[in-house]
Amino acid sequence: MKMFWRRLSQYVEVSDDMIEAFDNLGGRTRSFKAGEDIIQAGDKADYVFVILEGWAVRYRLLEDGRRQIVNFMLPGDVFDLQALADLKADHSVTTLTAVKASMLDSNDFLNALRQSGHLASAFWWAAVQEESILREQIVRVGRRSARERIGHLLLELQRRLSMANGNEIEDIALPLTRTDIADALGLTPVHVSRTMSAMRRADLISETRGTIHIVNPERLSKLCMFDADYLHLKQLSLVASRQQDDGSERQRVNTG
Amino acid sequence: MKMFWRRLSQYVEVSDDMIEAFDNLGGRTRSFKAGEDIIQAGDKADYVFVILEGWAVRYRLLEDGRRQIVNFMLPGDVFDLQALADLKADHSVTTLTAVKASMLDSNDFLNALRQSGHLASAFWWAAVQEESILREQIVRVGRRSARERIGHLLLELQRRLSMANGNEIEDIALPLTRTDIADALGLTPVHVSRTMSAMRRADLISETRGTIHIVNPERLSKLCMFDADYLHLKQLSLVASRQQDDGSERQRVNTG
DNA sequence: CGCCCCGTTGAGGAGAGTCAATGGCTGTGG
DNA sequence: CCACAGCCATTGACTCTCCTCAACGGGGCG
Repeated sequence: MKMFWRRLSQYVEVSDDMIEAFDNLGGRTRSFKAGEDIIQAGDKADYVFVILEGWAVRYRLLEDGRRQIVNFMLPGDVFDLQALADLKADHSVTTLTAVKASMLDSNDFLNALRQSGHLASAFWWAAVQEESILREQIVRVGRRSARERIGHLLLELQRRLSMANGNEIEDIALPLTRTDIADALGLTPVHVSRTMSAMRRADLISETRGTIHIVNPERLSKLCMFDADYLHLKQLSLVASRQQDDGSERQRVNTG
Repeated sequence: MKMFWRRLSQYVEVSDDMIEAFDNLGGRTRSFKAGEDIIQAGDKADYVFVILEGWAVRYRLLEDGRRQIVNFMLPGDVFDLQALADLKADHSVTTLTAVKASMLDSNDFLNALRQSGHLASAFWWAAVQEESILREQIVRVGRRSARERIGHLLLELQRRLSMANGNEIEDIALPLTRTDIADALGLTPVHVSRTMSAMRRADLISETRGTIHIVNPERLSKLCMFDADYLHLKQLSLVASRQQDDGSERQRVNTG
């Protein structure tokens, strides 16, 4: 849960009454195995989830089997706020790794929002950021080359993981297969493999046993026209220094 | 404004106190010419907009000039709810036709939401639907062929226009150039032109002076795997009959 | 040990992009 | 009233990115 507050603290002042209001919700923690569905398309959403550990993805399947991963859910991320609108899910959510998530009854959650304006704006913030990430995903898939898509995604994930973590993550322990990356970026696994090989040869990234290192983030950012504005983050440096007393979790917390 | 309530009535019960709460906001109506920017990337958002007439698009430009249209805003649509989170825009909004929009001060708007739970859930609803449309746009651009993208977009626009209109719109007066369609779907104008020509030859659509007719919606839906669930609409028939006493606006109100 | 999943690589193909020319429509000004 | 400019859709020829099909090999695990 720490990650969640750490992430929100990027955007809003995290006050004690906020944490208290949230704790009073008494959400129960649930564990999912890797590859387990958290939400299936057609389900009626009754809960709001906060990811505590692990990675999950939201995806949609077409009738003929094509899959599109819509976005990635990392530790500290919240979904489905749309449960509050009392709708059936139009997509599925599944885990990539083992996941621990906090499940909050959507009615209790709504009440908590009503009682704490701060809490409400924190979650509003989270929703706005999520939407912004979706928009960027559209640009990525619609108007970027394969290499740009991959580089851009890696940079986004690195930034988001760093934010949740509280300090800069250098090496990304990616729990993704080439097929996952392909389904997120509108490519085929074969082409992802080829393109990433080329990126390795071009010394843009290096990879050892599923852990990716971005050799030169500035160069890759320029090459992929990555501009972190859409994440609406404060400078990590500020946050990191504000929180460096909290040394409980360091590098590579990302795989949960 | 009628369209707006008509659209919301798809999802929530539109009560008198809701309309009153909203009217008390005293938003001022503003007119924009075709091709005028409503919001520019980097602007700080201070207003929530409701489109009354005309079409607008949200788009992002890459440094080298590539443009991606993220979504279309039609009469009855609301944006930027993210103004409430007090952020700078990470994208631009521009008009395709002349547009009339209602501008609501974001602070006043927030207060109104706090005072009327019904109003709040109505707008929550609108936000959830917008996000759902974004997700579908990701699937469209990431995993569909050119023909499927175009057909799917046409079907979505037809449904959304029909909903705002209150009864079924058969002929879509598209105020879009091939370049606009291309920028929305991650294609080039040349290829859009070719593909639409093929669709005309295949008798899927017909087109006369900017007005598109979908020859056989069922066939096109099947071909493009269009499933309107993501729009979370009630059956139009129900709505239409409930509102057919309101005969003030019929066909082709879509271009404003 | 053998199976399965995954990443990689090669060869060939297809869908979409690029460049360029043409022609229609609209608006404007002589 | 006609000439011309500008914008847009279309079409052709050619190119290239990305896809498909297929084979191979390594690592994890029962």
